[in-house]
Amino acid sequence: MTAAGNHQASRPIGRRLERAGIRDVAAAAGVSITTVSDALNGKGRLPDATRRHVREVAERLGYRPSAAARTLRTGRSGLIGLTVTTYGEEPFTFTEFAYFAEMARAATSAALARGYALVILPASSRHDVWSNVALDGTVVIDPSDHDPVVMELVRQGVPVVSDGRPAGSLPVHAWVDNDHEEAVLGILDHLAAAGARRIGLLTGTSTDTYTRLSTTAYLQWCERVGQEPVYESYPAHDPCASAVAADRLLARPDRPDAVYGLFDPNGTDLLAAARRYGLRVPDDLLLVCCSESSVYASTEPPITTLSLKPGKIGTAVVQLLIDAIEGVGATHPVQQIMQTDLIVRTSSQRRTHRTTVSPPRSPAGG
Amino acid sequence: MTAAGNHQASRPIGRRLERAGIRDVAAAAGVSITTVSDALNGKGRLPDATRRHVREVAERLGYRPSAAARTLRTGRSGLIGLTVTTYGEEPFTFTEFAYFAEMARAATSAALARGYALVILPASSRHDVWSNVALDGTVVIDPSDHDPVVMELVRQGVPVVSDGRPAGSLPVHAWVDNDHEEAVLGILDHLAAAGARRIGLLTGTSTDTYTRLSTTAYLQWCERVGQEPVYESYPAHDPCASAVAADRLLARPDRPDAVYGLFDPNGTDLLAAARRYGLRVPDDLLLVCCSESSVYASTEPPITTLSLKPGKIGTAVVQLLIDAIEGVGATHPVQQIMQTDLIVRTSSQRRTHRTTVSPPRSPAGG
DNA sequence: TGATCTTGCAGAAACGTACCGTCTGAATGC
DNA sequence: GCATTCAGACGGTACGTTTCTGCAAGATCA
Repeated sequence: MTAAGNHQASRPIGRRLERAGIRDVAAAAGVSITTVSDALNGKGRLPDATRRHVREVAERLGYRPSAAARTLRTGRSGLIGLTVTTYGEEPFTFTEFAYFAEMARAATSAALARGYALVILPASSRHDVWSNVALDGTVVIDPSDHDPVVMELVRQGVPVVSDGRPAGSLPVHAWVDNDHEEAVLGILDHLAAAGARRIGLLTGTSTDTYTRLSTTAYLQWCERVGQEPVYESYPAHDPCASAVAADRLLARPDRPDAVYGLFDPNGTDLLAAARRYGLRVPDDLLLVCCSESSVYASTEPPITTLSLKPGKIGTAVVQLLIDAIEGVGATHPVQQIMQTDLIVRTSSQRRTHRTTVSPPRSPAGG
Repeated sequence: MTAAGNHQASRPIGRRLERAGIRDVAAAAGVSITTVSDALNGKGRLPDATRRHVREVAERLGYRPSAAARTLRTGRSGLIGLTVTTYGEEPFTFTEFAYFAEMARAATSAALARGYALVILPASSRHDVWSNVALDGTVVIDPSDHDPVVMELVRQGVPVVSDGRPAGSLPVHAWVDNDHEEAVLGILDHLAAAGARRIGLLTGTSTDTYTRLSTTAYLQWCERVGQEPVYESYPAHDPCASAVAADRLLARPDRPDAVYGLFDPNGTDLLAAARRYGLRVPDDLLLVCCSESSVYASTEPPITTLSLKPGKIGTAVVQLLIDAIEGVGATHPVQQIMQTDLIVRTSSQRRTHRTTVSPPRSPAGG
């Protein structure tokens, strides 16, 4: 009670000792608030002299516009959310680490280049955090069917773009994804061309779109070429389970002579398992895994990897989102398919020299 | 004057078709704005019945408080920045990838648990982005001496906590770091105990604190034990340079019989280089590198790594920052040293069995 | 019964900005 | 000399909250 009274009484001076407001700048420059606002934001009709003068005074006073006030007034915060799926309280899994890191890096860059900043918000966050931050739009990674967070955002009119084809009929404004089926078929063909007779798959037990599409493509391929499917599933979010599953796959009586692993750690784990069973790579076992990690360039032998190009996806997703925010883009959903990249290394190189490759005709001469 | 009149006259209906505001809730619930605010925020003196009623009406109208307005009023945004150093336009380097990803993950988690969200803001961002987001505080990773961003933040009264001992006398509120010197000395002793005669170092050319302290510690150790230093430096932010430097180190006439690599990719690159020179690990060459990557558990052979525990650091940094924001902590700078973790694997295990280790006396019995 | 406390709620003042609409004086056109 | 135009600047309001303060009406007490 007295506190407030004292407060007011003891402040006959300026309204703030702390920071200079736009009012202070206006007073110091001898112009109106409007003029200051216009001068600093490059709007209105002002002679350069005035503009310069105001800017100089603002600089001298160390004036920084209040982001909160601006956001309130304009309805734009300059923030976009990056929503990651969570497993057991922890944001993004170990498996998705390299993918996510690269994707986030690219997204951050792209957002920044257009004047936006990125906020990381796990999908399972406490609701109060979500509603406590003013988002101009959100990127959602791999949204699950009827994702409540996405539904709520859309209801509020916040643009949403997803990385990964949205399951069901989630009302996102746009999405970007790889053509996972084509990628898997390409790899299987590549392995078959390298001499594989029985190709195995290391896959996950979860039902996200990536896992589902990839597995289905594998099964289809098997059916087409008349091979019995050989695969092991494991909970991809468990960092230890990969090694166990890799071991199990190579321990089977119908052991495959080539394996494609859907997740990042599968490469090293398969390699370790192969070693335990005395299998040489690529002589006894061809290996490919989906990974963004560069370590596979230096393993013994180097392992062929499929890159999903998370950097390109992150950039594309942010561009689409900002277009939607700024009303540039189309009015109905946009989908964009990104190329994957198969980096062929020793682990999947043709080992049977049955087909005579003429040695003189090396790569490209030059 | 007429404008205002027209304005008011031509809007006899609601003020907004879009979102329900606190006013709408108040009207619908038949109470005042104050009561709504108090009811939803658990403040004031209200009977439970009123509170429930208001909450129910708010829910029914799909009311979401405006984060911007709340921020403007309270001066709290619930946002904390995570500033990363940049190299050539790109946020954080390849080298720091695993470290940063883990640190960011932990920081995100910790922030969230206390009701804050994290904004990623590269240090070299355009200034307008920085001033466009209202931050309650900022975490700075490895701030350079007299970092302009940090100086500006401090000037504005925004709490700053740094990961990594701040260079010079940067006025941060707190910092967290490993004891890099001790870590390096520990590793060198470990290698020496494993029979190393000449230990080499793979280090960086940049002048950040980590590199500097580690290198100095190495040189000191060499002087103490009377070994001639054997090291190669390379620009750590260049993803390709590591391999070249590793090769150079092992190509030297005074080739070391043990190497410690300060950066993440050094392990695989040293391994590859060793292979090229026909050196067996650990028989001919002992290897340790600083890395957060789990791939070193599955290389051939598995490589001993030093973990800086980025997760713990991320958590600690955020805790300190939020304490500072909420005025919980001490008034003067706090520093906190985090333990590092040496994960001993085959690559640095004693290879000469000159010292007879009694096999029965295994680790700790049980 | 009158004085004092407590409860339950409402009014209204900020918070700091952006922008719409308006005003002024000078230059221009006839 | 008067009407017209326009550059240059400004007043005022709204954005949607939180919170300080005030005020009735009932409860408690001497």
